Amino acid sequence: MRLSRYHLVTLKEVPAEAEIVSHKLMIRAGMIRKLAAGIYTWLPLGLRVMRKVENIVREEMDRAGALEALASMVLPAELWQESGRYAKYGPELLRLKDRHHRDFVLGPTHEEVFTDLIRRDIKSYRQLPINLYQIQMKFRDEIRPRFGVMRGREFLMKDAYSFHLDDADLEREYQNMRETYKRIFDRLDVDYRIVRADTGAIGGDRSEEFQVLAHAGEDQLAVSDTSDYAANIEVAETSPQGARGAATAALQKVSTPTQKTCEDVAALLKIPLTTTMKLIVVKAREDGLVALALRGDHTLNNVKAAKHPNIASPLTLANEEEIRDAFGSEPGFLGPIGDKVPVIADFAAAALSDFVCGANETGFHVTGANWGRDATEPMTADLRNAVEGDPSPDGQGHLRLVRGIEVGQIFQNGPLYTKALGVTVLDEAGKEVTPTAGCYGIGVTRIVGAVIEQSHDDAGIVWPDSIAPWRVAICMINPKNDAKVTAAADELYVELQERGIDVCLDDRGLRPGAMFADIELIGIPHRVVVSERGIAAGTFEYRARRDSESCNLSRDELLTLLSK
RNA sequence: CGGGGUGUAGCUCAGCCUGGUAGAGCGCUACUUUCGGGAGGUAGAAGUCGCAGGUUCGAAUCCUGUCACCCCGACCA
Repeated sequence: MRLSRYHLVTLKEVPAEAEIVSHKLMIRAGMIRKLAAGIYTWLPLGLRVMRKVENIVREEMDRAGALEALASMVLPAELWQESGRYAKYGPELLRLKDRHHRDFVLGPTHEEVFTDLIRRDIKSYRQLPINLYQIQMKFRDEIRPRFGVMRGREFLMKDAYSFHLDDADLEREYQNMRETYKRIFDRLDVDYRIVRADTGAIGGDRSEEFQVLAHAGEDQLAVSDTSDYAANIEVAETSPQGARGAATAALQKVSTPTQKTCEDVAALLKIPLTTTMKLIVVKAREDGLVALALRGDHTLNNVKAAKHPNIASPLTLANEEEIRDAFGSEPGFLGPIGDKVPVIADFAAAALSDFVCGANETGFHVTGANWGRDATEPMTADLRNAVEGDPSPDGQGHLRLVRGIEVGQIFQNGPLYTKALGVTVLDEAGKEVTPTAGCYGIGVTRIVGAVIEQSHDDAGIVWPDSIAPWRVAICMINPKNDAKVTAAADELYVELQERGIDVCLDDRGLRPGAMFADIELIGIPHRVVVSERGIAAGTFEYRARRDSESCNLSRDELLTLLSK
């Protein structure tokens, strides 16, 4: 590509709309422009990168034996009603009506569509297994879009759906996809971890996420410092630690007129936060309320709580009125003493003795509280988020918390959707059976942001060769002064193209400073400078994007280096 | 959904408190001198000051409403 004829629109100034590095750089480099909150136009430069990611994903999916298809983005509501997700998916599902007032949705994911396809077309076990995938725009009406393409409302996703006669074959394909994803992320040259994950809105039995490690990541990951244990904090288990101490203190009421949080109470009483307890009141699975007891320094894990058989799913907090009716106190002064509602204690909260908690009376807490004596022995469960230093659930080492950007997730859904949509095939014995299924997603647009988040410097983006808009840039110095410069640059440009090297020629006639700044900002991995000086010496000046110094190479040396 | 903030030229912003019909830098156009790390000069184009009401002789500026965008929160402790 000759850049004089390309739409390269770089910005010197940092856009006001952007917060994180990748978002700022994508706008400054002229890759994307915002059209509305969470909705972007991809400019030619950005699309070039996105297509390269897409093609790596496509090549590896094809190699793994999956078959590419393409579904509509607008989906009839009936399918979603049939699976039950029309009601369950919530406001993230953008609903619309056509001119006949029929209900439609914009597809946020396509389990229903592909399960329906299988229901219609697959009749025999001989047609299984099958793995269909598509690379297509998804729309999720996110509660708060942010970080540019990292949490946009519209985004490009590769989603695959596999169908099998039995669980063993599903497991085989799940492993096949896991290996395929590893190849994809290895080719993308990113630092990632595979972590255990919750199945969330997709549902099913087993799931893992592929997380690119980055400070700007929205997900917290718990990883062992000695083993390969890694899990999204949503599912990282915590276990009982040590035996509870004996009750030594008497129950005593203390005045805490304005201290509603454990932090405030601990500060007022000058005690460690770890000796305090808080109650979070939520709706029970059946009628009524249930109180969740946590140590003051711990936080509730919504995902774990919502899975508890006694707790409503999705997790629903009690409102202030319900709390006043049940406890006779304002929120902020609640405790398990007096057994106002059934209590489920997190393991760590259940292990406390002589603890401090609310007195169930507005303006008061109690000290010296003890389970068994002042409150009924609670049911216990793992309810909290793991914290730095917790023992690793696999028994090896301790947990560290790191941040990640979720770029892929693989699921074993089992018969969840095939059963809901009534899919059956005839097996070898001529008997009707329900196939089991898996699904596998990759966020193509998010990968673009995640790579930049992990690979940039003060001058701009540093692309890996695999997805750079061009691998090589040829820069001409003062071509107007010497026709030989243009001739030599053109000659090299043609030679590289003939060798199949993805190259751009910066023939815009900019002054060197401005030209170099642009080429660095858009992150081209290899730069070759053609100048009068070099022509006189018979060399080309080469510099890798990651290097701080350039070197002079002969034509042969340069071609050898770039042909690797 | 709750809280906070911002809407003025393509971009980044000043002007608003204290009302008197619009500014800077960057970018863009032309000419010119420059020409190896975002050049200098000269001339120029470009804004219904988010939108709608209101107050006023007069509104970017004050008041009301509304829309959009950004940030924080949405875990009662």
